[in-house]
Amino acid sequence: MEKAFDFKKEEDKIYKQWQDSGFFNPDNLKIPDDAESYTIVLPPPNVTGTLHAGHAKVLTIEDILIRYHRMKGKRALWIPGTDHAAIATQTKVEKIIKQEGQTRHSLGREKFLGRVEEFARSSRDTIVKQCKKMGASLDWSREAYTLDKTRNKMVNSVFKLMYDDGLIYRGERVVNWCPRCHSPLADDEVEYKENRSKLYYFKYSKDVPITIATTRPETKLGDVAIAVNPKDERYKALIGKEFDTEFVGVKLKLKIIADRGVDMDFGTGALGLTPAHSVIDWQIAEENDLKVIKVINEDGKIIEGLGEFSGKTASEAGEMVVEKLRKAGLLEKEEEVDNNISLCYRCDTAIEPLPSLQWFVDVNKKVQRFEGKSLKEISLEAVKSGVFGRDKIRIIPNSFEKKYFYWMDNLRDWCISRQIWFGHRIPVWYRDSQIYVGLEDPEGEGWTRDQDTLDTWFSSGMWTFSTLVHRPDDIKIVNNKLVIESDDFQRYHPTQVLETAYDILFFWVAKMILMTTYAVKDIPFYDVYLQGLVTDTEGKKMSKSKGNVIDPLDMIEKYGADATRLSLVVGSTPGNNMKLSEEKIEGFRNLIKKIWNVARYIKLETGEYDRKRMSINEDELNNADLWILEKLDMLTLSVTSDLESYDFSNSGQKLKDFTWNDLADWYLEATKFKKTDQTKVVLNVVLERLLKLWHPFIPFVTERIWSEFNDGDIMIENWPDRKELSKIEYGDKPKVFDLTLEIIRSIRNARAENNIEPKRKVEALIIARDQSEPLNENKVFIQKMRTGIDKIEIKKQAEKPKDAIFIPVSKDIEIYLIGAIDKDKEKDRLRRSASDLNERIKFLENKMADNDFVKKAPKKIVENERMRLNKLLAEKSKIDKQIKDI
RNA sequence: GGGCGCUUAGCUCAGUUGGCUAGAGCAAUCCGUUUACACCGGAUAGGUCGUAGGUUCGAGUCCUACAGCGCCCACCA
Repeated sequence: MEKAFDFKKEEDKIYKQWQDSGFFNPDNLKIPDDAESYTIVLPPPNVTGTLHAGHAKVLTIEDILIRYHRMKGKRALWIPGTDHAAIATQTKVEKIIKQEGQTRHSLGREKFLGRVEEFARSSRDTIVKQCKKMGASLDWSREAYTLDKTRNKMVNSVFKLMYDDGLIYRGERVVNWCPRCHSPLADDEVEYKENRSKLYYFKYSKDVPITIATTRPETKLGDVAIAVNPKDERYKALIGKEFDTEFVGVKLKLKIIADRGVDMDFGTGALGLTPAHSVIDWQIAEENDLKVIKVINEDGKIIEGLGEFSGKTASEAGEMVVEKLRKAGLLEKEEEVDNNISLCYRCDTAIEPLPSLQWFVDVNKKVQRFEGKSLKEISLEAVKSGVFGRDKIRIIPNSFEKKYFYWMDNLRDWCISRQIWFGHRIPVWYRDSQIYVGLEDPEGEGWTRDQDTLDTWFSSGMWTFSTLVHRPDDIKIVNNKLVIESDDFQRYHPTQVLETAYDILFFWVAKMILMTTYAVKDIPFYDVYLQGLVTDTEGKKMSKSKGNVIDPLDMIEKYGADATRLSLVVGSTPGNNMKLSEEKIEGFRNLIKKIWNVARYIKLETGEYDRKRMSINEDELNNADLWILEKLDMLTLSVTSDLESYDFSNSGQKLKDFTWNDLADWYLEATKFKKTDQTKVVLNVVLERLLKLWHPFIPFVTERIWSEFNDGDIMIENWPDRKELSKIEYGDKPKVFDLTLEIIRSIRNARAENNIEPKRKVEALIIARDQSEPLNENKVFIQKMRTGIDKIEIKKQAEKPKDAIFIPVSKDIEIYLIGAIDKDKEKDRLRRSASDLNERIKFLENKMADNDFVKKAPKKIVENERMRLNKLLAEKSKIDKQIKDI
């Protein structure tokens, strides 16, 4: 075995070996037909670029789950894929072609889409490479893409179903329009930025008695009303009145209306109502049956027919309006106010609210196939109480359930159309006033297809079931029902767990629940595991512009994939952000090195070891052997139960503690001093099991070490089983080794406290009433473990030696160090420990004297405290005696 | 404005249903070792658990208020 694990060379080799074996595909594993299946779909990364630390964490957690369940004998399937991420990808490619002096319009739809696909393909290749670097055991034979033919058929089919059910409708609404992207944005795609802007106070004209305030004077050209609060005494008398007037040369008809939403304290308490260019105004206008006057067009410019304003940009027009008002003496005041401006999350262009014809999913309409419940209600119920006979979907951590409910409750109709080219084109055709929705082109002449595409979440919302279909022909609509003819779908759906970062709970997770319950009448997954974001050491989101990005590929290059994986998983709890630093990864690199060295030591010690011919002989185990085996059994149980409850951090931590502290620092040291025939066997048994337990976390190094000792791949070995644990009867024996460790610690401690020179050899007499026999086994070990003991005697009973340092270990065990005595120091030390004891005794005595405690606390606890007190008192009297003796 | 969460050792975090006068890793200090591993071993020190009340025999854990930090949602005419 080489001196070190050369991860740079080995990792790629090992991944290739796994892939060649075909074991990532459960069809190739020899599993009984009735085996439980365990499915995870990888949240498809956007094909906009490369993977970051957050992706790496997703990959690690899911790989741990998949490898664990595969080893447990389940039919474990993990499906890879990528997301076309419509707007994001299109914007990215537009930026690229801009450098060539092109726009999408100059290229044309077909050519442009070719460029986007080309870009998407190369991004996809990078992403696949990165996944492999991480060691992800994804079944590449089932790789999917949100925009491939099969997924497209699924999208169109579900669209048609929803349309026929009346759940998809076309309507006009004020949307967040990005004049640059030429597309509306969903509410959650809008970003707000703090800003100071001017608030203008003015009157429309001399005829209108109300002063209003606005930050957008140009939109006032489209005002249809003035809204005031019904409680506002200033305007009460005017409510209901109408004014025909001329505002900076444009004719307006203004009605004074009352609306409770109007803030009396802002501005003048009167709101100029512009239905076409404000979401809120649109709603008020609808309630009051008011006209909509459009002023600004899709380019962010003033529309035709408004005289001198036409063709000007909104801000130019704004200035002109203000200037005119000032000249007419209608402008009363200008004021600086803080407000937020809405920006496009992709290009940072200011949003222009515009009325626009869009496609929507109606989330409130009652659906017949759901016994009259709406999409919203079903989605809520799926998490609240369970639907279609399934248990409720579990969200981990469950604090996010509240957020889910809150969000779902407030969900408005979902605008699914996007005015971009890249994406699933809406399967709708128009001819005159006819509309055709279908999977195939309509018959007859003169139909034109809708130019728009669908929101990317419309397709990714179907990801759990759409990925389990492999040919477009397997998707059919029969009797207004979706029929999926796929064995995979029957076998692997619903998926077991959806694991993703919490920031897309609403974008994606909620849409998956909505779309899946509707389309296949089942839940998409049983559990949702939400991980936190990976941030820099200051808790800030990693971003390229801040330069604080830790690139997982760099880390893999530097510290290996295994160390990188551990650093992403240990010390992190679900739903909480995790600060990642290079030092942390370095720490785990050291651990990997430790594991390698443990294996190397075992290999060197045991040499050619025939695992088939040698097995544990319980009678010949010494108490160090039993100790480590018991610890290993406990570890097996707790790692297993931690993994079952998604506690990756704890299980990794426990594995680390066992490997480093118990195995390397104690047991391996012990084997150096007292080898028996069984030592080899125990060493190998421990290593074998430990490697299996480690494997889901650090697949590469465990696979490599495994190959030093065994044939075959560790990745398809069986997970250590409970049955395996019951073979050895431990009884009380393992505690003896704990005692040994305690003795060694006490002696080291005493040497330090008494300032005994390190090189000075002393003799030790250990009086152990009950345990002297078994302890004798560990005599050499105690002597050699840096205790500086020259000669050691372990006796059941003996005269207490004079001039010796006394070390009380427990009730039945006393240690005397002979030949290093310093009476004063020893006395001093004893006094100190006596006073220490005194304090603890006082504390407990007080507690026991407290009537309330004795009466009211549970008996078990009172009993415990009493026993503790007795123990301490016994110890105390022993020490007192010792002090006297000196 | 509405909602949610966080505050424990210098740093990063654990801490189950309240119960053995608070745990780990890193950093610090001291000691040791070069025989699987210096990317090593051993030990030490360091916390009135954000503040103030309350409930309780008992509070890091439950309740209330306050302070600081963060996130989400709505919205700024």
